[in-house]
Amino acid sequence: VLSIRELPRVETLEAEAKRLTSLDPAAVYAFLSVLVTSAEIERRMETHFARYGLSQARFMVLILLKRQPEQTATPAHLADLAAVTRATVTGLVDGLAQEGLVERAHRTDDRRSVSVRLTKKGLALLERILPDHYARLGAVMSRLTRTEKKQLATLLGKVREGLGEAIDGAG
Amino acid sequence: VLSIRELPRVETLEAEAKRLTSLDPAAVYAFLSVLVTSAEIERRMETHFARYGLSQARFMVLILLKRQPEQTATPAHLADLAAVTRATVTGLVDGLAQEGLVERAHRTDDRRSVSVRLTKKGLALLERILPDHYARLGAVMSRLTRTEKKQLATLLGKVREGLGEAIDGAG
DNA sequence: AAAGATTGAAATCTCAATCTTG
DNA sequence: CAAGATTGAGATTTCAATCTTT
Repeated sequence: VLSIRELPRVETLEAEAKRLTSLDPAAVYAFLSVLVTSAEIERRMETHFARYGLSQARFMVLILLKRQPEQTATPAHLADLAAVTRATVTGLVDGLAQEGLVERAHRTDDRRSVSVRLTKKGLALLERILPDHYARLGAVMSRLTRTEKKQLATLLGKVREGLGEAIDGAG
Repeated sequence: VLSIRELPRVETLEAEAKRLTSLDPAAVYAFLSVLVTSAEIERRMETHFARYGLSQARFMVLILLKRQPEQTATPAHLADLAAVTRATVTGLVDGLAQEGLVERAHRTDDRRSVSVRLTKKGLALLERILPDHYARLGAVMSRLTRTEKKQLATLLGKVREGLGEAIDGAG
């Protein structure tokens, strides 16, 4: 969670665009809007989850497990779903297992692999958090009409399409 | 930078909404779109800045300094602009000063306070990075028309307005 | 005592190396 | 030797405590 707190003013961007022809003020403004908004949301979420003794990352593991068949997954699968390394998952599962929210079990078919399963206690914690979580989330989005919510998701989809060809691209 | 890699399918959300009435599928989908998109952008930016020997956070300090009068600011001001603690700024400035990209100077008017100033070397590095940076940023947003870019910024503004009343609110 | 900056300890995430199993 | 998981070292950020100046 690291981003600027305030967006630069449009005039500032337009002034800089006169020197740097590669700068498109509307693009920069929209781009930074995504980062600033997400950072602010994440700050709030971190505070919210802390009330339940969870970090955002630990919550993520629980909710991902909840959606898996038998509420079970391997660390490798979790790492893939959450876009973190396996080493990170190992640490997160360590903490969650210590609190009894998940269980580890060695798989019989391939004993290199491990099963991570959501426990009853873990599920109960999720059931306690989720209604509140979704209600808050809904409140955040409440200034947008149903149509605007769909527009927003569509526009962000186009941004992700653009990611394929830039920032990390050749050069 | 921690978020899921893939958005849940709309059907999954709709199925869960039948059990949890507080869940609005369109709201959740748009909300997660913001987080997923931002996380993916940040991953790319981290890679991009690493080519110049910078982290995203260090780049942020440099660009914030560049926009200040005399390209100078106190750690407290930088912390406020970047939404991090002063302790974090101290660490970032330590690193940047070691590489000669910024300079520290004790202020004469209030000797508790410190001036952090962008050096010629720091400015030169920025001038080298920025054209490339804005070009990549423009490419990311290239799938959106000018109108869509403005729409996106407007919609995200409404999301931030909604943040005032939720997630971190009483409860 | 209050404000600005810094330091040290703890949490979190990644990379590289290691251990176990196939 | 491949693949899955874990461990240890390094980077980054925050909180609480400390130091200096007002």
